[in-house]
Amino acid sequence: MSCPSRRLLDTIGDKWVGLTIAALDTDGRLRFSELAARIEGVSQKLTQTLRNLERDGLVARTVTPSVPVRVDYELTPLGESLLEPICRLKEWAEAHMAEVDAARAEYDRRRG
Amino acid sequence: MSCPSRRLLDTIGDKWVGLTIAALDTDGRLRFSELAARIEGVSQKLTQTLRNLERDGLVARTVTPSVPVRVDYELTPLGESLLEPICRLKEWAEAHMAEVDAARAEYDRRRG
DNA sequence: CTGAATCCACGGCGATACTG
DNA sequence: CAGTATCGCCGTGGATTCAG
Repeated sequence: MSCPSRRLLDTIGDKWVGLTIAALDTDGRLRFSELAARIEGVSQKLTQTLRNLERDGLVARTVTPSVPVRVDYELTPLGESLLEPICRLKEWAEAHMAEVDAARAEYDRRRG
Repeated sequence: MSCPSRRLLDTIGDKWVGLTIAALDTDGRLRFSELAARIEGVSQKLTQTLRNLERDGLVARTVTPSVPVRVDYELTPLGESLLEPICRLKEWAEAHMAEVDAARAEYDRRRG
């Protein structure tokens, strides 16, 4: 398998990837702790999320060797280019998820 | 949480949803066995995938009470409206996943 | 402050066997 | 032909703990 679409969905389907990218899009460059504060409930999974995004070239990691150490994250150009298709998905969700909910309620009403 | 975007990603992030929708988009109305033949390796999970899509109002199920029984599936207008944002995602994947692969290779080369 | 490593529980996936 | 029911496994998410 491993078609490009499937792999992309595996990436952005990750529970925290969407929120992380959205935070970096809204606020630009952010420190680790700033990201953690903006994404409620992310706990320590944020580290792995950022590693994956960094590995995929979507997020850039900058270490400032001060004391204590400071680490910033920001979207790469490749990461920014992903915003547009994701935004389309978000628009569809906000426009149509109410219909999905209605369909679900109707389906569940008929069955059990 | 349960923001619309997250729920949509949970739906289309499902392993077989993308391929199922793509098959129904390409070929229109299809029988269960035709779908199963077009989606390699789907096994019996196709049933659950179709149930979920039907429940969400994205796919319509039509039963023809013949002998043996015949069941057809097709995209609803709501399901068809989802094609456009998904297509954007697919286009991004085909255009940029090679860059992601390159970034991964570079990352893995530097680390271990 | 940042992040690595580990443990655990849950849910999804795939396979198998059986029904109308 | 078109499902339904069930089961073991594995991966993932979450929390906790330890380290630079």
